[in-house]
This record gives sequence, structure tokens and C-alpha cells, in this order.
Amino acid sequence: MDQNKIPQATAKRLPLYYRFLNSLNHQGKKRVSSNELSEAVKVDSATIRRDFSYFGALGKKGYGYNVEYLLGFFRKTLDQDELTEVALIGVGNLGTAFLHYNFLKNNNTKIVMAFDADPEKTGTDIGGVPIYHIDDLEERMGNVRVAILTVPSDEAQNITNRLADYGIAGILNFTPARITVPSGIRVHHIDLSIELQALVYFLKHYPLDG
Amino acid sequence: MDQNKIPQATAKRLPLYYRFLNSLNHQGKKRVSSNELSEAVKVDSATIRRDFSYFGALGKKGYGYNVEYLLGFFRKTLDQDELTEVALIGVGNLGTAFLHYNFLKNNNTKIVMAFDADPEKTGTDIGGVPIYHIDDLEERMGNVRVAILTVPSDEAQNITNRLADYGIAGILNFTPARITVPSGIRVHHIDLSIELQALVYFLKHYPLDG
DNA sequence: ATGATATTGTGAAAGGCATCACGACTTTAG
DNA sequence: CTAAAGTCGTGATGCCTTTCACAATATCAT
Ligand SMILES: NC(=O)c1ccc[n+]([C@@H]2O[C@H](COP(=O)([O-])OP(=O)(O)OC[C@H]3O[C@@H](n4cnc5c(N)ncnc54)[C@H](O)[C@@H]3O)[C@@H](O)[C@H]2O)c1
Ligand SMILES: NC(=O)c1ccc[n+]([C@@H]2O[C@H](COP(=O)([O-])OP(=O)(O)OC[C@H]3O[C@@H](n4cnc5c(N)ncnc54)[C@H](O)[C@@H]3O)[C@@H](O)[C@H]2O)c1
Repeated sequence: MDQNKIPQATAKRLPLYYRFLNSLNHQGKKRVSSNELSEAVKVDSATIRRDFSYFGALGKKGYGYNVEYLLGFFRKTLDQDELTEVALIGVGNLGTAFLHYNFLKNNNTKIVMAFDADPEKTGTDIGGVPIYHIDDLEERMGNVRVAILTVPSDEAQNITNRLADYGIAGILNFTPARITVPSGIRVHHIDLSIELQALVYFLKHYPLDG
Repeated sequence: MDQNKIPQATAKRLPLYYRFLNSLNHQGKKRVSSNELSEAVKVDSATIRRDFSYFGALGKKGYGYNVEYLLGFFRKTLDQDELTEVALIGVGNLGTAFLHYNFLKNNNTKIVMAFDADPEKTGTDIGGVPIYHIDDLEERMGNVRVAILTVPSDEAQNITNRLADYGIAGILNFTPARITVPSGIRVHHIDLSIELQALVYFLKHYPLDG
């Protein structure tokens, strides 16, 4: 994999850069400097230059970066022309919100199906995304290799095991459960309760702008 | 502030430890080792011991940690007996989900009021949390110093300015907008689109278990 | 053309964090 | 009481990331 040398921290910032470049492009802006970018995305300009430099010399000294060129470059790098299909498991409060949003605006990702255990929900659709019964998971998944997990936390490991058996590649886990997966499956945790508690903790213990 | 020496990475894990210790305590478990903790929360055991060591010697060699003692310690450290009131701005897809959930389960935080610009939503309540009109923000906020921001991204800076003028201390920002605040205000970004894109990027470019 | 100005790309330094590895100490079993 | 097993706390190490700071290079105005 040729991009293996790119630091993970850099990789996480790429979609952010892409989004802002896109917006600049729509505004008809032709050039941009690392300093302008820095103010907009709140990342130190040296970090931005370093990030870009992993991909080679994308800018011109004394000029900055050509928006269109940079955008095209990132489009390829981020596979923006390739659509990744995603399944959502658990159409509750959070799952419903995600289905309505569906990450279409600036993304190469799309939720194409959802699952729930509640017969009141299955058989319907939200924003065009069909909701199937969880019993039909294996039968319906097709080629989908990425899942968003928004089930109650006691169900999380259960569902995870089924996803793992099915051959899932990545899970975005919104439940507080710290799920166990066979190696080779990537899990990203987004634990919203912890995010809120961490904010509160930092407010109390790391005052001012530390 | 006496806990200023605690690394931020450690601070972010504290709520996770607390939650699991709480659950152990409910199960009646009296002792726990860094290795058991490690398996449950998926953090290296050395990291756990190091994290705990910032607070002094909390364990006993050859024995492990006393669950009740540790829990009591973290309860104080995390101010679990103190309730932090939070306001939510923007009762849409995401905001509604948060209001239903309300972070009550294991938390010292509570959403006590919400704001929206849509007259259809104001005047009602969700899960007991009243929804006020955004025009009444300053009038209603009272002592609330933490806000969750779930408005459309074009409104984000606007609302942020008002919150800043009012004297907000911290903002949990779910909009993709990179908001600007006066120094002294803490903003945590949770950019769900980016999280999903990052997962997909890692799947494609950082294969297997790297 | 030329000098003033702008901005990149990057070596080097610093910071922050995770992990190893082991001595010290406690418990447990016999 | 003694030996074996278990576990912590932490010095040392190395990795990853950010940031500084500046030479190199390009643009721009005249
Ligand atoms: N809503 C929030 O704001 C919020 C915040 C933080 C964390 N979370 C976490 O996100 C997860 C979902 O939260 P929520 O508020 O949407 O919960 P919810 O109860 O509203 O939704 C859960 C959904 O999962 C479905 N479900 C239950 N068992 C299932 C199974 N075996 N297979 C498929 N579907 C099943 C339920 O029918 C329900 O529709 C929970 O783990 C929660 O702790 C939610
Ligand atoms: N829903 C998701 O899954 C999701 C995912 C990623 C990011 N986001 C981001 O989260 C934010 C909210 O998303 P959503 O799907 O809930 O949007 P939404 O449109 O459903 O909700 C926005 C709410 O804000 C209200 N609002 C508009 N202007 C306001 C103002 N000036 N003051 C107060 N309230 C105002 C609207 O009336 C609406 O109720 C957006 O910025 C979106 O980009 C949402």
C-alpha cells in the first residue's frame, strides 16, 4: 500500500482539508496559502505544510497552493470518486438521525441499508434507506463491508460477532461497549458520553487556553 | 489547578475507567488487576498503571486495585457528585437524539434546556427538557456554561458568537464548521462525517491490523 | 530587470505518549 | 516459615507528532 508512510494523524486531517478546498473551489478561489488554510481549519500552518509534503511538493514557493490542483489531488487520494457502501445497525434515536443525514453532502460514503430488531421499524425506510430485520443481516448485506453500530450496548458484542463472521472490514461503534473483534477488523469508537464528560473535565481542570 | 500535570490522553480515558469500575462494583467485584481492566477497556495494561500512577499509588503490589477504593477516588477526581448543566442548541435530527438520550446513565452531566429557531419546536419539550426559542438564549441560559451545538453549519459561527458573548465556557461542536472563539473558551469538535471518512480511508490504506 | 515580498518544504528540536521490562512488594499455598 | 506466583509502580526507551525557523524559490510592482 503506497500510502503507508502517511502518519495517521495526517490521514485524519485529510477529509477536513478536502472539504474546505472544495468549498474554496466553489467560491471560485484559485490559490490558497497554508496560512489561510490554517485559519479556516484551525490547524497550525506548519502542520498543514508538513501534511501536504507527505504527498510530494504540491505547492509553489512564494505563491501557495493551486486550489483546483490540490483538490483534484486529494480527490484521488481520498478515493472521492469511489462510493463506499455502509450498513447501519440499530435504528433508534441515533440511528434515525444518521439515516436522515446519511453523510451524503461531502462524502464518498452512503448508508445503503439499515437493520433493527423491532418489527415496527422493519419493512419501512428512512430517507430511501430500507430497514431490514436483524435476522436477515447475512442475507441482505451483500458487498457491504462497513457498519455503523447504534444498538443498545448489551447487544453490541452480539451483533459484532455476527458482523465479524460475515466478513465485515470496519465498524464505527457508537455504543459504550468496548467490543472485541478478530484481528484484521478495524473498529473506531465514538463514545459520546465520554466526549461530553471529557469536555467537562477539561473545563474544570485545565483552565483558560491550556 | 493541581491536576495540571495529568496528560490529556490520560484525562480522556478517566471516564472510561470510571464507567467500567462502576459496573464491576455493581457486580460485587472487590478487586481488579490492570490486566483485567485492560481486556475490558482495550487499553494496554502498562498504560492503565501509568494513568493511575499520576494520582499516586492506588494499588497494591501482588494484589491489584481495590474496586471500591478506586471508584471512590475517581468519583471525586471526576466530580461525579457535581452535576454540570448543559444546553443544547439545534433540535434537529441529531439534537433530538441527544435529548432523548440525555447522557444521564453514567454521567455527571445533564441537558437542562434546548433552543431552536423553528416555532414548531419551541414551547414543547423532549424527555422533560424544555425547548426555547433561540431569540431567548441570553434570557434563559442562567448559569449554564456548556453547550452542545447541533445547528446547521452556516449558523454555527453565529450562535457561537452569542454563546461567547454570554460567557460560555465550553462547546461540544457537532457541526462541520470550524468555529472561532475568543481565547479561554474550550471547543471540542466531533465531526461525524470525518470520522466515517477516516474509517474508510484507513480501511483502504492501512490494511490488516496496522 | 531588480528588489521587495510572499510562501513553501524541511532539517532539527521539542513534546507527548505508549510500551517494555524489571525490582519491589504482597499474597497465597503448602 | 518459605517458596512460588502475582501485580504494581516506574526508569528507560522509542515512536509519533507538532512546532520552530530558515534557505530556497516564486511572485509582484515598478
Ligand atoms: N442517543 C444518543 O444520544 C446516544 C449518546 C451516546 C451513546 N449512545 C449509544 O448509542 C447506542 C444507541 O443509542 P440510541 O439512543 O439510539 O438507542 P435506542 O434504544 O433509541 O436505539 C437502539 C435501537 O436498536 C434496536 N435494537 C435493539 N436490539 C437490536 C438488535 N439485536 N439488532 C438490531 N437492532 C436492535 C432497537 O430496536 C432500537 O431501535 C446505545 O448504545 C447508546 O448507549 C446514544
Ligand atoms: N444528523 C447527523 O447524523 C449529522 C451527522 C454529521 C454532522 N451533522 C451536523 O450536525 C448539525 C445538525 O445536523 P442535523 O441533521 O440535526 O440538522 P437538522 O437540520 O435536522 O437540525 C438543525 C436544527 O437547528 C435548527 N436551527 C436552525 N437555525 C437555528 C438557529 N439559528 N438557532 C437555533 N436553531 C437553529 C433547525 O430548526 C433544526 O431543528 C449539522 O451541522 C450537521 O452538519 C449531523
